[in-house]
Amino acid sequence: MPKVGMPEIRKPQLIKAAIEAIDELGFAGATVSVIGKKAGVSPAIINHYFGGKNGLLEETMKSLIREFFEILDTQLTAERSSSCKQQVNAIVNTCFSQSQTTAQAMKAWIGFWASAMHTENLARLQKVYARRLNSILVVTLRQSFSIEESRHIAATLAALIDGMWLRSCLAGDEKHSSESLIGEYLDIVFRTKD
Amino acid sequence: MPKVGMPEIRKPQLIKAAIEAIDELGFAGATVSVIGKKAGVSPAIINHYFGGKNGLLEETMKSLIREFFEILDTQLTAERSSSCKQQVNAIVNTCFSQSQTTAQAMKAWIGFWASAMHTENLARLQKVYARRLNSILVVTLRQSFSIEESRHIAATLAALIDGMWLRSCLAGDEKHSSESLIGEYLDIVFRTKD
Amino acid sequence: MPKVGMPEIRKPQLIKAAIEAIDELGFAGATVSVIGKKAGVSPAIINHYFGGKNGLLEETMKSLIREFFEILDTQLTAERSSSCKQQVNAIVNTCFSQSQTTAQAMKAWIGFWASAMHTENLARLQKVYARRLNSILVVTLRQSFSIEESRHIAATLAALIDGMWLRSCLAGDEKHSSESLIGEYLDIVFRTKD
Amino acid sequence: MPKVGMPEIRKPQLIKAAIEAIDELGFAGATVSVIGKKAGVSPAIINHYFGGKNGLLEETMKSLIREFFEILDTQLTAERSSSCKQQVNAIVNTCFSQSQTTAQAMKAWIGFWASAMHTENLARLQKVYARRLNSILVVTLRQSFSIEESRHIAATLAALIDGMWLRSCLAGDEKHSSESLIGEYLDIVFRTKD
DNA sequence: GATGAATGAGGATTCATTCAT
DNA sequence: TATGAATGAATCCTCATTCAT
Repeated sequence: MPKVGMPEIRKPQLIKAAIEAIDELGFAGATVSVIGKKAGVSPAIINHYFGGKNGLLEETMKSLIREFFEILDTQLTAERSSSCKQQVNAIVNTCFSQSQTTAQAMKAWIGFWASAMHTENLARLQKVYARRLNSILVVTLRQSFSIEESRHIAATLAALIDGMWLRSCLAGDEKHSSESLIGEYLDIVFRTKD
Repeated sequence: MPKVGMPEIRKPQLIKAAIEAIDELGFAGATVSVIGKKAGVSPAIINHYFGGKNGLLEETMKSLIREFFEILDTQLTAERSSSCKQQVNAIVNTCFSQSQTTAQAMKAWIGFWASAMHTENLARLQKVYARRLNSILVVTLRQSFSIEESRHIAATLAALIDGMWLRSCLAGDEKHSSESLIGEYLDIVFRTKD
Repeated sequence: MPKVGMPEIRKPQLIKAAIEAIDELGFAGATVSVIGKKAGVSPAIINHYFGGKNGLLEETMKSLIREFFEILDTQLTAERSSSCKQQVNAIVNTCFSQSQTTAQAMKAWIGFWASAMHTENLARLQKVYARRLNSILVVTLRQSFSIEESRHIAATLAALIDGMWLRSCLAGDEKHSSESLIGEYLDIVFRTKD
Repeated sequence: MPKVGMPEIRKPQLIKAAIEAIDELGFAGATVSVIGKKAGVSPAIINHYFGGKNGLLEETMKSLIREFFEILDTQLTAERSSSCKQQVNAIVNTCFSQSQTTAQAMKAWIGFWASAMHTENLARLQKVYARRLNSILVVTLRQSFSIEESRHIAATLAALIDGMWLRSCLAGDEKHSSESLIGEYLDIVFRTKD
């Protein structure tokens, strides 16, 4: 009998190492060698578990997206009985929640974005993420806005979130300023409604 | 006997080729070989004129930024006597002006963004761009807003522009929708002011 | 408690898989992984039973040779009371007997030939095969020819058989044409004798 | 201006190195590293000139075939006014002409044979060779035999040549014995005709 | 006996760069 | 100035093998 249960250990371990590598060295620097070293295993094992570097990268992005929506769902559930505005704010806050993991993840995410433009599979994942976030925003906004308004605000919010992420990563901007700026946008949006 | 004036011919030629390559194949695919082929010259010449691939990339980003602000200045000059809101709108429109060149440039720019996070020189250039755009926005907004309001709106607008760019590149979104969404934001910002 | 009699099950199973793999993918493509998959077992087991890939290959070639001579002996025994010419014909026919197994085996054999030139052990096996076939041919021919004639005809026949095999494998030639061509050769050889 | 005329130097140099490598180490042992070392150049240059290892191997086989038929043509031209039998003998002799190059080439050829069974491009080349040799043999034999007889003898001769080659390579057999055995075959074939 | 996990050595190939011309 | 030749470093990947279970 072989060692059992290793995939459940190795796969997340390698995904974590991949995120760290992309965070620290960028997409270009995240070689199988580096990732393997970070995970403390042989680079060859990436092929064993993911069928190649691309497989690992895809799984990594999937993992990032999955985790994002899991946190988002948790937050939204907690705010189920809150006002529409509070719920939207909860979504925004989730995007900028300050865990170390999230900071890393954001940087890695940008790498995936740039890469997604020229990589079929990553582009697909990117679209799934975008649509799902949009859908959640629209549904939430519908409590207070018309369908058309909801769509516009959702699209604007999504762009705002992405843009703030981008600036955070590039400038090392304080994330709380991102949140408060988006907060201001929401303030006037909700105020104007009345 | 060296041909005189060659740098003035070759450099823009190679920069153009680099932008095209990044647009089409992404940062990873933009090898000196590809760029050389696109420019119709030997890849070796990149070292001659730019001291290496990185030199070319830096100059390319500089060129992108320079061109961006040149167009912006022209537009702003043309709108010198317009209202504050019209001027801000002019800035936004410039960002999404529909030339083929701009579409390419946007995509290349995203590549630079991702790369800038791990490349000193590119990061510096990126910051220069960000500060200058911010400064222009703040100055323009000051005609109608307090200094603090101006700063907040400028930061929000910049993030919105970046975010919309990103989504355009990733989703092939219609650029005009980006403009109109930002237009809506400006509408409520200027309306609220009163 | 080890299962008893497993070697007798596993070894032929793996040898069969090796022959199939070489037939389908060539020597280069016959990796332990492929062979293991074909046999429906873990590649690691090859080391267990054969001490390594080379061990399996040697055993496979031995098996091929052993089987060849077993069939040959059977045929010759059946033709014991036939004429010399009929006996030689029986040998030739055995070489081209049309079973699926034989077709595979022939192709695998060619792979071994090429490999044998640079692998001590395989070369040894190859020589054993060549000598034994030669010996059988000479003994058979001696009923009708002088020792020297027998040797020459045997060498010619052996080359003819190998050459026809080769062409069959390469060109997908019809095997019956090989047999009839060798038949024609035998016709004139036996006719000339008189 | 770059160094000029290098392809004409490097290509044959690398082809020669490939033949040597296959001769000495077999197809499996003929890695780009070994070939590069033998040629005294960087392995990377194989891609420069042949677009990859496969490109080199194909060119090598082409070169082997081309050279074979060049020699054959020369020999046949020299024997233009000889008898049919002498011409056929000239063809056979060419196949076994004793130059060092030819000895190497034969061994490499066997490697190509085995490889050709599973490599599209090599198989194509192999077929071209087989057809052309067959055609030459048939044309030559037609001077003395019917079309049908010519075809049969040609096929038999070709198989005989291949088979003898094979045995030579494997057993280090003396090539002159190959020639004399084929000579004996020709003797009886031409004798029987009358 | 049998497995999947894990690895190290080695494979072809790509790439930015240097160099002689 | 401009080139193709040439290279060394580095990339991903494959493979045969070993090992703990």
